Amino acid sequence: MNNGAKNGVRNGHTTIKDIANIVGVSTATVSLVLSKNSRISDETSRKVFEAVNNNSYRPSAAARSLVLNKTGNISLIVPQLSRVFLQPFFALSINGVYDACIEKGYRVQIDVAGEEFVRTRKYLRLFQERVVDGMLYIGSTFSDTYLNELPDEGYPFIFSGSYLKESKLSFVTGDNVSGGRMAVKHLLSVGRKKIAHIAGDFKVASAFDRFKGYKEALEESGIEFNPALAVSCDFTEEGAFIAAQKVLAHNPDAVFAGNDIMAAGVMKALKEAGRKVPEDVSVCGMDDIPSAALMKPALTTVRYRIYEMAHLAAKKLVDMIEGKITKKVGEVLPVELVIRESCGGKRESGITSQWSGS
Amino acid sequence: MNNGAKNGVRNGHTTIKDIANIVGVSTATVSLVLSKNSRISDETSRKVFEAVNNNSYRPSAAARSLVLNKTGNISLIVPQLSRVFLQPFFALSINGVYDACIEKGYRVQIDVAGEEFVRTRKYLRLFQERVVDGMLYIGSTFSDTYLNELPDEGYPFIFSGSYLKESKLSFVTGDNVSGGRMAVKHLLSVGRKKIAHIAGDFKVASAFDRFKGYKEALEESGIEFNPALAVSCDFTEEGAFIAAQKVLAHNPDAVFAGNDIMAAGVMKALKEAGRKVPEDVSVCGMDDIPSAALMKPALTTVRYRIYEMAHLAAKKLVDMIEGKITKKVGEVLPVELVIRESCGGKRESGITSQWSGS
DNA sequence: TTGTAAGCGTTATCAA
DNA sequence: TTGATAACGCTTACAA
Repeated sequence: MNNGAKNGVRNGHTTIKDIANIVGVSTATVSLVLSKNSRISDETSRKVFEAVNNNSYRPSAAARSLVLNKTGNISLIVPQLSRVFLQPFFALSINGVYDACIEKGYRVQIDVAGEEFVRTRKYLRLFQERVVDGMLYIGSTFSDTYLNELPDEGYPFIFSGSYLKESKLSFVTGDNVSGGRMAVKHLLSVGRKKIAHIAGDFKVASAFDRFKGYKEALEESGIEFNPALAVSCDFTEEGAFIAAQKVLAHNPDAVFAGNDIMAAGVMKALKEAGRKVPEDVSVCGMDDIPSAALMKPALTTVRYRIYEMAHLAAKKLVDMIEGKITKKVGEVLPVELVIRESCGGKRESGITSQWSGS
Repeated sequence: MNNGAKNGVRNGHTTIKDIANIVGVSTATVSLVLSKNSRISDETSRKVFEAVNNNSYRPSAAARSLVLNKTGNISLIVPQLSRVFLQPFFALSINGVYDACIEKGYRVQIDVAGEEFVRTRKYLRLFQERVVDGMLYIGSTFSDTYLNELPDEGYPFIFSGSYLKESKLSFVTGDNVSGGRMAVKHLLSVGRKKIAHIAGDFKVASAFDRFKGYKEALEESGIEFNPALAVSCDFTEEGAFIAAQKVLAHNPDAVFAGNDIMAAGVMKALKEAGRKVPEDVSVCGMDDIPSAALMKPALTTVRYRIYEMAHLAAKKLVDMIEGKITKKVGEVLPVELVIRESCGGKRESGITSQWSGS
């Protein structure tokens, strides 16, 4: 092999020309055989395959990408947070995206939505340079409005687990508003009256909507919203720990945490303050991450289907790339209450975790 | 734009030809200007840049990849484990690899070393199809011998955190043998005599070497190795929990766990058996993952620089790709004992976690 | 059933 | 300082 080009620079790879020469046919024939779709004689096909195998020929990705105008790459965008990959939400999302993409024959590369991403308009460049066929963003905030710059056509884009207000950009997310409501209603149902909320950053859709659900549920139940009982912090256990300490001064008998990690922080603060969960104070989380079932007490929470969400978003993205979808997708997956120990009251039997058993 | 090609199929992207036409120069000139390296008149340069900006021209990645014979992509290979991304070892490794690659201007795509990977020889194909410039494998096992098929030249490859026995493949890892010894010596130093070991899968280099260190240290201290005190299981908390229960029947006064996650399982088993840590039994982990410092009691462990390891491995890989390194790299990063509460005895002051403060 | 040749969008060599 | 042009490796009309 490597004798095909007249006098070009050889780089050690067998090319389609090499195969054509070996078999004694044209490159068109080889290409046709390899793409199966056609009417080349069995005899020729056989010979081509033989040569391909003997010389372990593989078509150059760049060459096909160039002519087909398609890369097979998808950019998975994550926010610039230290140790993003350690966070269950992102880890689960990545798993979901990855599984779906592989299934559909796409590669996934990870890009970080940091300062450089915005300043250099990488979100545009990745498309313009034809590095990727589509983009999937997990963990976006309402501040990412620059994304609206993306042209409507030819730039397949989707959010997983979030969305942008008043935007034509597609998304798949979970029903955060209902989730907030479910949590509050449940807390009410176990006899709680003074329900606090430790919310995440309101720039993040989930925090914003969960808070909204919290307020709505209170309102519907005829309970006046007390601003002193609702505080916003970052999405960490430590942040929630500190925020919870502030709120505890107002003696709530229940806390709805912005997510499960934060619920852990809340429970820690409660423990330190000498309040028993769930005897003195009920705690409800949201997400139902793997560790929720392992907490002491086991966390009652609202299940947010992170993996499924990401998986679905990726599938939708592929459909957009392949032209099977042309309009904006906006899917909202249902959430569900998972009753364990941290709120007291009745307990469902059986269900322990959506993650158990694998 | 889009008026450059005579009659080709237009795909909506501005090409170098478009720019050349607009400015009234040749494509060679445009290319030269864009690659800065040359002597094009300021006037021409200015005009070219103007046209480039006005038309938001970006060179096609596929086209340059084709002619430059270089992709700028690196494959990050992870084992096929359910929820790999949720495991601290992988999460931290990915972070390290990612940070290093970005810094060097490479993209990273994630590939899974599953059945298909091996059967279809994807590890070879990714190179042959010129999809990636190099590969970095985290979490390999001794069974991955098929990788030895990779040709010595032109297929930059490196392991992070593991290695292959009797192989020419490069690696960066931590000093697991010393780590095992350190753990045992420390346990001995706090007065323990009967030290058990809950090991990970011996097909994995770290488990194999940590066990080796454990045995060596016992031997050196004149303590006979007791097979009943050493059991191997998978790398999970649950696995270690069950394994620990078996070992507890032999009444050890200390346990060296194969990693921190497993140490958590061991402590759980101990707690359930009514044994106090560290009063009755000392527990030492290894890795020093973020949660180690948060465990109750805080885990004494051997720090394994997972992030640094991956970061260094990625940098070495890039050097291999760029021809700055031609021989096998085999780096072994030192480990260090981090004394907290779970072994009892003296405590260092100050150090709490390698992860604190960010 | 197969071959010819144009075209994908760059870079780089060699002249001018 | 610039321009023609070959080359990178493949796909795909269009002919034969």
